[in-house]
Amino acid sequence: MDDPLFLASDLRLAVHRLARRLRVEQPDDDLTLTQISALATIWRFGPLTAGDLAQRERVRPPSISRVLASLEAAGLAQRRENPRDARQVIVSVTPAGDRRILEAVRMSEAWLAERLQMLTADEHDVLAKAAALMERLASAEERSLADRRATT
Amino acid sequence: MDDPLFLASDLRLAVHRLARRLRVEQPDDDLTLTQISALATIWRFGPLTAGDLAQRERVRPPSISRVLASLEAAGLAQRRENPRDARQVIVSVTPAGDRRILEAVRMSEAWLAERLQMLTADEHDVLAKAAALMERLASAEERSLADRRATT
DNA sequence: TATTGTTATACTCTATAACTATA
DNA sequence: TATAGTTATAGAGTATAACAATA
Repeated sequence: MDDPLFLASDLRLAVHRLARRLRVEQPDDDLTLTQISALATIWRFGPLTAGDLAQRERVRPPSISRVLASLEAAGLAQRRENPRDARQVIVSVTPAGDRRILEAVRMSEAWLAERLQMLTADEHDVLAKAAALMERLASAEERSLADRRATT
Repeated sequence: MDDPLFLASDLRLAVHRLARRLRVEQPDDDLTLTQISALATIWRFGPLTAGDLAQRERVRPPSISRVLASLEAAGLAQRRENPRDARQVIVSVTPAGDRRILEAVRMSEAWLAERLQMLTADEHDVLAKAAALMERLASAEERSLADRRATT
């Protein structure tokens, strides 16, 4: 039952399928999950450099550039040059982004929130704990990465 | 803490990020998560029609056609015409697919299985329960779908 | 030279629309 | 006409490679 091999298999498929479903259930007029994820990270940890954001989101710099361009076009985030190192870009949430983020997140969560109401309080508790564990798994460092970029 | 709105937000981001990470950590020489998901469903529920497979995987028919074409090219699944209704395609796992599926799944799960070893037995238990709940959420029916196709 | 970020390009996964074959 | 599946096409999200600017 808690054989790590079967668990890995079950968890992997469940995550894949729920992620696929969540993408489909996005409201058309709102931000995509990728944009919300980045915006939430800027909101929580910003201002931060584009590179730091890419690391926190665990995507490559070009991917972050794309997302940032869309968030900037939507007026929700802004990029400024770092006066102390002109190579860097400092990313922050705009006042409009700050005003809208909670609502945007709530709206985009509507489908899932409704389905969660079908579950019991105990099941909510399991999912809350699991969400924290999945974040840890998603962020887990590994040898190969540590080798590639020595983050001290 | 178990406010469904915050839970939805946390769960959604966690699933999105772990799914992204899992995709990156796929071994190059193996099947993709999408292929494995489909193959596992054929293995478990097949033989079944292409349409049934699409419904179980919760994707549209063209998406299944693509995945089936790749699985067939890899010799792991096969499509046969249904003698009783020549419009339908019956999908099944080939002997080669049957021989290889468990190993393919295990290989592709290697990264996650290794990271799960960092967790406690209690945490494994939480994830196992959460995986079942996430499958339920991913498969949850809704009004609009029920309207579109009256599945009795 | 090394680092930071962007642009150019390509690939995967998914969808909708249009089409073919069959019922 | 309606249904099952495929092909054509498009869009999102991500990557690697090449580039420009700065340290």
